[in-house]
Amino acid sequence: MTGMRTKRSTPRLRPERAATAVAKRLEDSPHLPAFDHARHLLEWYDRHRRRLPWRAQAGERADPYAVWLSEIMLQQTTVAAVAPYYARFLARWPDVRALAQATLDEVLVAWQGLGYYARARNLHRAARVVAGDLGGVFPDTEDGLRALPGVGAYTAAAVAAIAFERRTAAVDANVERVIARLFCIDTPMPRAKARIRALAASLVPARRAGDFAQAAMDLGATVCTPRAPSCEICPWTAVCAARAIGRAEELPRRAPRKARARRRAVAFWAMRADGAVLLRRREDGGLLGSMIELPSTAWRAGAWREADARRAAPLRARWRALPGTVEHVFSHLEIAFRVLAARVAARAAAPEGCFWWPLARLAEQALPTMTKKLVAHARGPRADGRRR
DNA sequence: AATTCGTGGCC
DNA sequence: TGGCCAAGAAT
Repeated sequence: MTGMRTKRSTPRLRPERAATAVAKRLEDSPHLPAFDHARHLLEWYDRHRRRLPWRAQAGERADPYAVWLSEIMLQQTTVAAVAPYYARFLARWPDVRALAQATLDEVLVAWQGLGYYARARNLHRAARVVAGDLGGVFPDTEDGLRALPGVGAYTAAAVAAIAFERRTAAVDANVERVIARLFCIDTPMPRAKARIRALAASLVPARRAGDFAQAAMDLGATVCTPRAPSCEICPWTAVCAARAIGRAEELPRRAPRKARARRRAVAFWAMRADGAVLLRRREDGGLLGSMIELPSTAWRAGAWREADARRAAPLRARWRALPGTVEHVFSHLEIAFRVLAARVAARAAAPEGCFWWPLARLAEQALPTMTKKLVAHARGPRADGRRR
């Protein structure tokens, strides 16, 4: 019901005036105190907060390492996707010194499938900074945290508030949406960011800044949702300017996204007689940086003719084209792979930049989802019935 | 300021 | 189905 969109037959109120009207209605009532946003939100949070693996129990102190680790993983990533990774990381590397002692490749293997792999590289770098230069102690200020690789404005504020009770606003996409609606901000993102941040900061209470940060995010995640917000159960519904004029669901405004570029490539599946396959590590930076892939042709806009692909093969062999294609979608591009497969002698040497690796031990390599899809396609239908 | 960075779930 | 979105950072 709440998600139904109704056509407006009356001219819409200007957002600024809507916000002003709500504010005035409250401030002009001499018998009512000013609306205490933080109090209403925190009371709601105490009853409805989500139980999350990285969240301390009510009254308990948060571990800065656990908070930092969870915040890095949660960047642009859903709670459901993060949970199992977080559990594995914390079990294997219970503190920042343990993580600092791990190799980068161990961290990349543990991160595989979670995406945005620069986060894993920065996580490892930051762990070494904290464990080394900082004596194993996390900075307890926003500026100190912000200086760590992979820690930007949001994450610094979140860790400072949650782990150290610093009075600061952690403004993520949830909070941006909540604030844009609360004040009916019509300016499209990202231009409205500075104003939203200032408004959010004005609501942070002197006490329980960490709970306030998490409460605001919970509110955005469970009540003030992108589509079909549950305004009737929102602790701020009485003072929400967008709600007052029925515009909550259309805020915040965003510029339309650019279409994804499409690329095509041919991947090579070389199976050695001893059961090893040919792999390649991608270069350090950029897309899937430092992760493992199948040797492939360049990614280009146009289709590959099979003859051209054969000439680009990493080694001489009797390549045969596998049926079908493998599609994979990244943030800003999508790619379709054809696969050429070949069996080669056990003595075959690895070409420059590539290495042979036992198929049975593939799990030890840092394989992004793109590579896993190609491997599954090349191996074909399994007897265990896990693939069609 | 605008791009580049993954992946999976949702409707 | 395909577009949208998710506890953003780095450049």
